[in-house]
Amino acid sequence: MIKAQRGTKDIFGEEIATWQWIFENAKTVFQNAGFEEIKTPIFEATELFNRGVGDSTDIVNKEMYTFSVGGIEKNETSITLRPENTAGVVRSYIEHNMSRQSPPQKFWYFGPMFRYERPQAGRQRQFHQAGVELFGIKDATADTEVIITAVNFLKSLGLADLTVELNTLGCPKCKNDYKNSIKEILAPHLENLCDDCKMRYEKNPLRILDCKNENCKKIFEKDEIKEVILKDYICDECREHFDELKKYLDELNIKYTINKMLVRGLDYYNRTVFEIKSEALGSQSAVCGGGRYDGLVEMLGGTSTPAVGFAMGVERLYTLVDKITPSKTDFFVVSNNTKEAMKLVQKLRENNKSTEFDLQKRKFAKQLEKASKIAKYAIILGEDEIEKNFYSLKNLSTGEQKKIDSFDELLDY
RNA sequence: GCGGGUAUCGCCAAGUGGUUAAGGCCCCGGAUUGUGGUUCCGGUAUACGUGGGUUCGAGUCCCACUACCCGCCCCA
Repeated sequence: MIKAQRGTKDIFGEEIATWQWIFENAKTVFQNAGFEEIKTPIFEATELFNRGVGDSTDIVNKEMYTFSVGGIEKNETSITLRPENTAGVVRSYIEHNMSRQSPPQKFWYFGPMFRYERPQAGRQRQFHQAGVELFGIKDATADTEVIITAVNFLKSLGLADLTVELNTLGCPKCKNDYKNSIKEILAPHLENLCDDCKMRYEKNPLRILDCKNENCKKIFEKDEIKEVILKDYICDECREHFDELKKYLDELNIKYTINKMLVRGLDYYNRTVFEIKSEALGSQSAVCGGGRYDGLVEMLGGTSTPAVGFAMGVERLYTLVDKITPSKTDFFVVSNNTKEAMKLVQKLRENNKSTEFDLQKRKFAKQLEKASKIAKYAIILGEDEIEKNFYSLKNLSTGEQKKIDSFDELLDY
């Protein structure tokens, strides 16, 4: 038997109503905030992610679905299934010269992403993200717009109590100063750090702060090191930007906590980074991650353009959300006269009523039994009704039945 | 890549070496040939993850593999 691939799953049946509901909420909330939907391809040139996501990241180093088609002799470019969607949207933004439109340019997306990882709770190899990207605005108004959109979306899903964790990484210069100080203070302790941290020390010292190894944590607790870690290397301009963002969020009554240790794993972030977490998720606790990436458009060959965005993990949202029970169909036509039943069903559907009937030509009682399971109303179309030209409408939750004289009257239910 | 756990019909689930592998839900039919959701009766099904081994006999014991779940790393 051929089974779904490891880390992938079929979404159907009971789950589908909730999935559709999440999608509808995303669409409504994002569009109300002026974001336009963008659908970019599910595969892109590998090069895009190597440069866009960053080749020091785990995503690029060990998690990408990369392959080539058409054979090497044809000189096809190497292709990769998108592990995230910011790079793709930025590519599209550049390719279509969108920077020539008046800023801001605002996009939202909802779709599958692919990462080759060991599956566990809240993690799959094919998973879905809903996100937004906002281009062209340097001001903290843009960061605010993006964060408030994330919060509004969560609220629309009934997840109002999650708090936003905020941090600022500063501009490339602040980031570098910070990195160098961390490297400097940790240099004497390098021997005692875990292997992961040794690697991070070389590749991305900021990420050392994420380490959960007890031994490393102890080292970071030392006063002189803690001081360096917690010290601000943020320049005046970056600090102003961050202060402004916090001021706006305060004004809007958005709860947030500052988390100095929040650095995020993708290389392209600068200044604002944020995450929204839920304890209820277990160890994969982040439902939403995002931030500012002012350098990315230029790095991928466009004109220098400030940008900020976020991505939400839809599977993780799904586990948090109250599940939707699928709504019942409006009508079920019960009849032993298949031809007349079909005609009525067709007319109702043309008038935008969800309607079903028994395709198995079963006896009356069975049809009604089926109707009571899936429909709000049964329309009984028997010999009497057909002959005398009326409908018997039965409310299947109350059992009440009444005579309806015209088709138009049915449409009121 | 590294640890831990689990695997019996579509779903839940008994079973701890001895006939034809319980039961519940779902589904189908009947009681009730034009009035459902309750009840009663009956029925369908390629179920012991895969491959080996021990044994007179294996769902049950042993080995290997696979898949899934959980944790680490990392991320949404």
